[in-house]
Amino acid sequence: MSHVGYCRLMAVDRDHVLRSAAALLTRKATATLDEVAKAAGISRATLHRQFAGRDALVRALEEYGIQECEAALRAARLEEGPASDALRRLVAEIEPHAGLLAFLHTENQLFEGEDLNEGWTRMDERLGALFRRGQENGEFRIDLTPAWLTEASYGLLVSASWAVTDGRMAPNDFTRMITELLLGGVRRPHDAPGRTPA
Amino acid sequence: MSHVGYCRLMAVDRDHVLRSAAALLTRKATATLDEVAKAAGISRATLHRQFAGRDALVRALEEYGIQECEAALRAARLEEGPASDALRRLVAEIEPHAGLLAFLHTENQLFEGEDLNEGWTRMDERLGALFRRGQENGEFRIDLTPAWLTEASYGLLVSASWAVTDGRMAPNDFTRMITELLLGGVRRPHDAPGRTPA
DNA sequence: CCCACATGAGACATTGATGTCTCACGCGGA
DNA sequence: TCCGCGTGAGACATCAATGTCTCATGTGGG
Repeated sequence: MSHVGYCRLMAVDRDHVLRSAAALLTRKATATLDEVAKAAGISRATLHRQFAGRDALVRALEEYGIQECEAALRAARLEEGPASDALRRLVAEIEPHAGLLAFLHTENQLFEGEDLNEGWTRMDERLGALFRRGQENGEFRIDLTPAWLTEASYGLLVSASWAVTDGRMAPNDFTRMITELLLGGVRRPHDAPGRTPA
Repeated sequence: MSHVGYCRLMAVDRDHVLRSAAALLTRKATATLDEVAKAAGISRATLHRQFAGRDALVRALEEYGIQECEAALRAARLEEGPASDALRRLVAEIEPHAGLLAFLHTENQLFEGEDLNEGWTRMDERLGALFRRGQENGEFRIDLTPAWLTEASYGLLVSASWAVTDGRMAPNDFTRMITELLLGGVRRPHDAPGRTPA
């Protein structure tokens, strides 16, 4: 059945195109469709065959990104175990999709009046719930609101993602840098010696 | 002397226009010049009289933002006193210009091959030096690179700026939320009770 | 070998943003 | 009151991006 092969091929290309587009559009939101196509290694014609237009492309980007991120959230099992560990799992799971997340987080407000994708709200709630759990747990301090911690997590994820793509950070450091900063902060612990990980 | 009054008026309007433009363009980089003008409360004609075109506007935005941020850095006196306090001063000083910073930080890579403004590099170095100082000081932990801490600071500044403009965070919380998270992290200190500030 | 089909390259027409005008209005000072 | 001047509104011309074609090519399967 050639149809199956056809669909598989499309899906693979689609992923690649979307990720390339996200990487480019995050930094240059005014990029031409020619540029987007070239960045993905395809022609504008093919790009246009997969996505009706710029708007459709951005929509697909949004949907795809949310889908991937929600899958990552699910895989991280945020409700299980210590909140700190859950946070670590979360960052690790999201890492492969950080580029998508960066695009969505910065250009999200592109559609003004429209309802911002409910999947986004779901993600916010999941993250907020994690931080709240950690606070009620006693693991996390309570003087930082879950909403801010959620927002801050996005910010750090995005910053780290850019730092990696720009070569200012080693890809291996991604998860550690984010989680260590987020969990422990930059201040050196006075009384807990040898905290620095291997 | 009408000329003086003229210049002053222009300068004031210019500030306002630039800040409005930054606030809009950060979230919707594809916004029309009509939209930019409307957001600033002026007509497209007047906008065009002040800035030759979109490109000129973005350039001016860049220059203005860097200028303001560097002034903030200077005012924060990063070399004086404990690095933690310097960091607090820095965030407090930058707060009024967080919108500008958000724009610059997200759309900076707009000019590809071109030399990204050297003022930007200067800011990076200043911030990096602060973190390095804190590390050599013993105040800060050494397992997070100054480059990452710099990038992370930008990310938190931007996230907080957006959270405030979107109404998800009280403006008063801006400095405290950022500095507390950056310095202390989200994890609750085990052995230092009563750390929560008033 | 032949065919189906996705792709790349390109030629248009169209749309929308932009750059450049002109002109009338309102406000301030002389 | 009259004038200078900045402004807003709008009318274009221009140009770049986009949407829509066609056609040649290459490849993979039958």
